[in-house]
Amino acid sequence: MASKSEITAKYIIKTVAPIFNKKGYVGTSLSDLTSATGLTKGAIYGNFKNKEELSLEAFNHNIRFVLGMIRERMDVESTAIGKLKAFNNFFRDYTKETIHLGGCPILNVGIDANHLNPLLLKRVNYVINKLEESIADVNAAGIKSNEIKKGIEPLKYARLFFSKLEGAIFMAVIRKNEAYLNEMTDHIDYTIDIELKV
Amino acid sequence: MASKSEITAKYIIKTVAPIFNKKGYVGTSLSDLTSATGLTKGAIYGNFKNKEELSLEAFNHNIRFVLGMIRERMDVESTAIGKLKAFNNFFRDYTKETIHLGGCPILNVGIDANHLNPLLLKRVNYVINKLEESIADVNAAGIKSNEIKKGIEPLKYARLFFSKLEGAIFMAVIRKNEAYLNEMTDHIDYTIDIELKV
DNA sequence: ACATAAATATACCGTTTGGTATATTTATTC
DNA sequence: GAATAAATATACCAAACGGTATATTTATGT
Repeated sequence: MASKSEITAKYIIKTVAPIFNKKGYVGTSLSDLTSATGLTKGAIYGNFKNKEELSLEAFNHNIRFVLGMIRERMDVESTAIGKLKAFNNFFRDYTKETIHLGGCPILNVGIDANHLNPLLLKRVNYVINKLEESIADVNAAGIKSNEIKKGIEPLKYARLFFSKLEGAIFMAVIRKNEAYLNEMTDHIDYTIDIELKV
Repeated sequence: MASKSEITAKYIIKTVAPIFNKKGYVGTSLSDLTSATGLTKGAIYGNFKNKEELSLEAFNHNIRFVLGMIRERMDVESTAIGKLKAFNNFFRDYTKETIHLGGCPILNVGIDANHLNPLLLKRVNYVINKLEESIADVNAAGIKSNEIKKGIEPLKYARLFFSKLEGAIFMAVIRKNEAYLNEMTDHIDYTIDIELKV
């Protein structure tokens, strides 16, 4: 049975997660948090050590959502090429999928934390690394199963995919134009067929 | 003859530009600005209307530097392909070139201003648009001069180049790893040779 | 229902925030 | 070098900041 505070803690995280993601750590004030949750500082500080801990939990919450979606799309595919394309095409509607969390948490928190919050920055790096490795693993498996060309460097292509997608996300968000994501996803699909596939 | 206040205004902009770029608009306090410049609030508010105006001037200052470097590299090239490759290869050492301004101002200010500062966001969009158009113009000129294939869409490829480069910048900065920029620049060079060049 | 514990609200703390009116200093002009 | 204008420093403002001690309310176990 979930205790009262467990429920409110989750409610607080869920509610403040998009605020931290949109406004950043310093840009989010305690009054933002209390007015959004309808709770008082007493309730917040009863459930979290401080603002920093809460912001970390908020980031984790957003990341869990995104990674969950990605995993969902990839797990239904059995082939390496299928998994890569599922990963890539997930980002086609990324702005729509993440609008309720206020954009891509990796991009937002990465830039926000880079010169201000080493703890959050470290966590962002951990998540990127994990994601990259999982794509590299798919590449490596594809090479082993003779789906992907022998000469392909698994990690290098994972880095390229990820960079391209994050760049397209950034442009789509700032320019408010989904063409960036559509064109990039098309391009990566093409790359998979032409450069990777045996 | 430059007046005293013109000199100090420029000094203030030059000094605070990397601070705004690193810490963001809300993350930068007036005490950051006074302690960095060694001046008082009186001097700052005597030369600028408010914090927002100063942050805009700071962004403009950083952008002028970056655009100046890009133009410098492109102008010495006479062919369209040469200009594209010069643009692309400028970003190979981008982290080193921009470390003194605290990273890419387009990326940093774009994310920072997106949900907090519409004025700055508009300015970022203006700069991106201008840059994209100048690359699209090079592509169009290359098609006309029969350097670049007829089927290429100038603006679409400008968008792709820019997205890819911004993504690689983001990753290189956050992961503190220049491999992202090197690999992406290599990849774009390859794309220019294979997909664009006649 | 009652006692106890857990959770939340209230009221306050010192500090810092962006901004301003005024005093003082520094340039400039005659 | 004196008068004037320009530029900067000082001292202050109300509001907001993150955080906390304590009072009050709400759940929980018996």
